[in-house]
Amino acid sequence: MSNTPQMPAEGKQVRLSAWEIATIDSFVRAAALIGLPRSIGEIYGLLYCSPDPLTFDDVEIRLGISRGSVSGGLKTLRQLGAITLHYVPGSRKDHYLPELSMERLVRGFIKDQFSPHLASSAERLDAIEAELATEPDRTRREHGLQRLNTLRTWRRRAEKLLPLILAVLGGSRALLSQDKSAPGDLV
Amino acid sequence: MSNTPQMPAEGKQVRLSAWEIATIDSFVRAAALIGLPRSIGEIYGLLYCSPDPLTFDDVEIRLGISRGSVSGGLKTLRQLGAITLHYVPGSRKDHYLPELSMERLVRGFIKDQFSPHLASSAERLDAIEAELATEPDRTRREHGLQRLNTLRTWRRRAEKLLPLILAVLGGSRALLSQDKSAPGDLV
DNA sequence: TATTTTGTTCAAAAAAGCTTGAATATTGCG
DNA sequence: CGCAATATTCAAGCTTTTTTGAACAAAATA
Repeated sequence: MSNTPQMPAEGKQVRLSAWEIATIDSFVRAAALIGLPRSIGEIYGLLYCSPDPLTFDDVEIRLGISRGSVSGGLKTLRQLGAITLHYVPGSRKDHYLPELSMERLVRGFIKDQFSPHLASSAERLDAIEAELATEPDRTRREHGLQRLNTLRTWRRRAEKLLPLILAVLGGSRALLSQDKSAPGDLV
Repeated sequence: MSNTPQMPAEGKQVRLSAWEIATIDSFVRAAALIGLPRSIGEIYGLLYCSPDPLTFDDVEIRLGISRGSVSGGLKTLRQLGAITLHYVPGSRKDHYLPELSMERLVRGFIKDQFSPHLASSAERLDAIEAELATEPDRTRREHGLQRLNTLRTWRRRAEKLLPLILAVLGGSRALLSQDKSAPGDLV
């Protein structure tokens, strides 16, 4: 593919600038913190820095990572709702934009990585209760029931916490005192 | 070491019961969810099930894991504040009890695994700002500053979120509507 | 339909992280 | 102090996860 007039001269510099490298580094660390692979932090970080949507090839070339990593990374980010497809007239390629709303980012992460576990945990606790019923020693059984009860309380609290977190990050701005955020992509 | 009268017959069954296995399994999953190794979930889970404090050897034998894993695991759990040393008269060994307060568990985890990153991130954002100053292209520089600003907002919010989470799990019980938890080790 | 562009899949390589266990330190006791 | 009991360290091995890149599939175009 040579540089024909067809191609709307998407002047993608190939070299990352210093601030982009530093920013991507921050996202790589953040990704590691929440258990996501380096490549995902890199890809989101790159999109985050870019003033306009980037394509698959842009990502591959500018980050210097493999096609496989780009494909898988974009897929995961899409699934998390951390990036969105952006239609660009005259181009067959998919173009991606980063999600800039912290609330939506966190919501996607929780929904994908936490909620399923929280849901299945209820069943596991019931299974523990069933096992406990077979414990012959009465004292031990009662102790176990006590502990099980505590676990159920913990679970209930965790379940209530998630919506609260989203509420604080999102809609009910009032809950955050001293919120000086500007409008625009800060949301 | 044979079974002398000295040894206060700490009748540790060697075989884990079914409910203990199921409970430990839940803790192993929970550990994985927050990025902690299997052995740590196992150790905390075992202590959580036990009606009385356990020693290093109890853990090693009953879980069937190596000394190294036990040593490292107990160390990490101590550091997280997830277990506490419990003095047992007439025994030289360290005895451990699980922390049963959800608030303290979460607090320990946040303090150890999140707060340090949050703290250092402020410096990294300043570093990004410094790099941005060297960007020659004005439009790009302004775009970068915009993004940096968003990052600072995100950081500020995350910083405010942590205390709120702890408040909800702990002291201000009032914030949790419909809290039907019983008193005792449920706290 | 043949061709080119675009994106995905997946087996193998590489990297990262965990566990093991023998050697080493530390502590209490006589 | 010397000994035994207790706990930690860390290099090597093992497991799991991530990355790579070549082969494959899908879709638009001519």
